[in-house]
Formats: sequence, structure tokens, C-alpha cells
Amino acid sequence: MDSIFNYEHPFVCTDAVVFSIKTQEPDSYRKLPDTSLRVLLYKRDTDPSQNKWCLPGGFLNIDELPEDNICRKLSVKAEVDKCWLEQLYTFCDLNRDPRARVISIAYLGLMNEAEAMKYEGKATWFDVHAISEADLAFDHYSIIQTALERLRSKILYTNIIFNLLPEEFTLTQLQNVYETILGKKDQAANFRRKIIDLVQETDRYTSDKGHRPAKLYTKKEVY
Amino acid sequence: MDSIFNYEHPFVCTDAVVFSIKTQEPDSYRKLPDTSLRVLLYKRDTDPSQNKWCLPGGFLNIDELPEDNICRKLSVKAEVDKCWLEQLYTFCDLNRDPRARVISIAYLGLMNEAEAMKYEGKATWFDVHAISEADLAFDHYSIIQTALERLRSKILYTNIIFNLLPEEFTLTQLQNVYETILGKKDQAANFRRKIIDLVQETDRYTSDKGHRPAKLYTKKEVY
DNA sequence: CCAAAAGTGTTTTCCATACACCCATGC
DNA sequence: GCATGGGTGTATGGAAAACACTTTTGG
Repeated sequence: MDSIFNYEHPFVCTDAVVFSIKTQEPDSYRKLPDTSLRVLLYKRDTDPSQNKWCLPGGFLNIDELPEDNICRKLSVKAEVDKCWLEQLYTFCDLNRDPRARVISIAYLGLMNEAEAMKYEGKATWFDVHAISEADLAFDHYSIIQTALERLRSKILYTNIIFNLLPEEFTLTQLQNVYETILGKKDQAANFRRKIIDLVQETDRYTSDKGHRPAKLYTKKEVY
Repeated sequence: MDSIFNYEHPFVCTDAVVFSIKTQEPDSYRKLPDTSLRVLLYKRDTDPSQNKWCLPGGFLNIDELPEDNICRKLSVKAEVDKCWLEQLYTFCDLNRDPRARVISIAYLGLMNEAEAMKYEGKATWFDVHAISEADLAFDHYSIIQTALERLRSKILYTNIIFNLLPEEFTLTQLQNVYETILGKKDQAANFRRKIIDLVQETDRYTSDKGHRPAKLYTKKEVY
């Protein structure tokens, strides 16, 4: 081995901030369901940060890609791998891990509600507004905040939002997801005009009760 | 040391894509100078990729921040450290370095023309349109392309462009830099209206010859 | 006078917003 | 009929683009 490689060098790990949308069923019929944005966390069972919550991820093997590492970690803990992933940021603070110098390549992940449900019991989905820095391991709270900012900005100029939705959805569902993430309301008429070029209508309809059926849409592939 | 740390793990290096603007002096007076966007490259003197051009950067020490590593590398090779830096992306391909598994935390750097001149002789400034993939070491060509895309998109919604300009500048200079980076022309009247909120006028003027003097502006600090 | 670059004013087009209204369903 | 949510049309204000024009300098 070359001499430059004979030195103590930083460890490398991955962390994934996986978001999903939770639809709260309405109390009675005739009421729009509430939605919330949630993040996937595991409880650490060893020191350091024992009993604190942490992001899925782990140490990167020497012959492994970060995306594969994350998928492997997610698959081990559930039987799922339908998760969209994109590199978020690499966190390098000197003391982010008390054991050693560990840099973390963090990813932003998005998963639809059906996939997210498969994790129930094996991990915990936290409402992003309900997590506090004190409950989280390492610097994972600030990683989540960075991911949230990225998500909020990217849904304005990309079509990543469809990774949070089922294959077919109504425009009201889509609008709810936007508003849940951005935290502000829009008027349905204006919202529709804004996103109509991103979606493809189908000939199917919902069959909810107590009001007019809603047309179902799918993601439009844009080139 | 904990047992998880007894394994062969990837090496970590940094790479900085440092851009600057070169103003070509006009042939005679009475002619606007041409500008070009340039990137700082060093010639490698050892294998692998001997005699190819590479980005400034190097292996990250175990107790070192990536930004400090890059500043150190830049300082060693010139006496300068006035360079704005922002993390770009972490490149992780398995075979990007033939010697070993090396992940690279890449940074986007911006430097004004006066600072850039101090590097002349110690490194080479290449016009971004003049570099070819074959002349570059490792995956540095694709790192540069990623940096270019990031630069082009970020000058549209941030004020990082002022890092490429001197303290005081004319609106025409500013417009030239925008147009050089984006590769498309704009009308002076419209351009001024678009950026007027980002700049602060001074009471000083240029004293070029053969035409009306131009007012000098500085960056406006926005809160 | 002219050439060159700095700088301004006006019109037109487009798009985001606001708001009023109609439609389809279950009860 | 009514309540509820789905869906459309139109007016308005402001930004962006296109274009014509004036100003200031040196030669």
C-alpha cells in the first residue's frame, strides 16, 4: 500500500432522513382527513446516546456505495426498499460522534404511505413537529432540520413530491401534502393551475361519500 | 477502541472547484472587455493520472475540517486564503481512485480576479469551455460539471456572485459576469431592474475613456 | 460632429392571486 | 332540500420582457 494511505483517517457513515405522509382518518365521514409529515427513527440500544432516537444508516463498508448501505440498513429492519433517495449533505464536525472522528454522508429519503406502514413496529414514525433535539442521538436533529429545509425548497421546483404519494391520487390529496410540508394554505383553483402540468389525469374517480367524486391523477413524466 | 472501528474503511479526501472571472483587456480603448469563467487546476506530478490536471484538495486528516483542509492546500501553493467555499457534493464511486476506496467531499469555491492573479505561475486557470475530460485526473471532470451546474442555478436565487467581483464594481461588470456564467444575453434596462435590490450604490464613478462614466456599486447586505 | 457605453421610460405580455361561482354526491 | 368537497371562470396587480430613447464622455 502506498505511503499516503498509512495514516489514521476519518470513519465514514451514512444517515437517511426518510419522510412520509400520514393521513389521519376523519372522525366521521364528511370531513377532510388531516395529514402530517413524519420521519423514520430507531431507538439506539447501545452507548453512546443509548435510548435516544437515531436515523437509519450505519458505517460504510470499503466496497459499498452510500445508497446501497442505506437500502441495506432499511431492508434489514423491514422488508422494504421502495424508497427514493438523494444525497443531502455531508456532516463533518469534529465531535459529532464521541467515539471517533466520523463523517456522515446524509441522504434525503421519501416513501409513500403504504410503504411506510410496513415499518410500523420495527421503527417509529415521528411527526416532524413533535421531535426535540434532546431526544435525538449525535447531531441527528440538525441533520433532520437540514433535510426539512431541502425538502421544502425542492418541492417548489422539482417533482420529488410524487414519491410521497400513491400511484394514483386526487388533486386535493396532492394539495394537502404540499400544504403539510410548506405549512401554508393555498386556494384550490390557484393550486390546480400551478401543478396541472406536472400531473397526468386518468379516467378513474374516487368513490368517497357525501360529495362529488374526485378525478384520480398520476405523475406525469416530464422530459 | 470499540470493535466497530476495527475494519477497513474508506479514505476521505477533499476537492475544491474554484472559479474566478478573467477580464480580457480590450484591443483598443472604446470596446467592452471580454470576460471568461475559469477554474483553478494543478498538474499532477505523480501517478496515478501523472501529468493530468487536478483540482486543489487532498486527504483529510483525522482532526481536520474539510474547509480547513482546502484552505491549507490553497495556502501552501500560494499565499492566499480569500476564497469563499461551500460544500458541493460528496463523490463516492467505488473506482474513482485506482489506488484505494476514496470518497471525495467536493466544494464550490469563488474568488475575485485580484485574488486569482496571485495564483498565476503556481497553478493554472483554465477557461471552463476549454477543458476536456481526457486531460483531467480521476473523476474531476464530472466534479467540475456538477460545480458549474450548481453555480449556474445558485446565482439565480442567491447573492454568491459578489464573491467573483471586486469590492466596487459597475452594473455592466456585474451583468457581464452573469452573462458569462449563464451563457445568455440580457438587456441592460431589464437586468438593472432585476438586480437593483441586491446592490448598494456609492458616490464614486469609473473614469474610463470615450464614454459616460459608470457609477460604482457594492454588494448590499440583505437581512 | 460621431462613437461608445451608461442609463431611463413606456408598452406589452404573462403569471400569481383573489374571489365568485357551479357541479356531483349522500342524506 | 342541504351539507360537503370537487372543480371552473374571470378580474386584477405586479413582474418580466421588448424596445425606443436620452445622457455623458473622448476624439
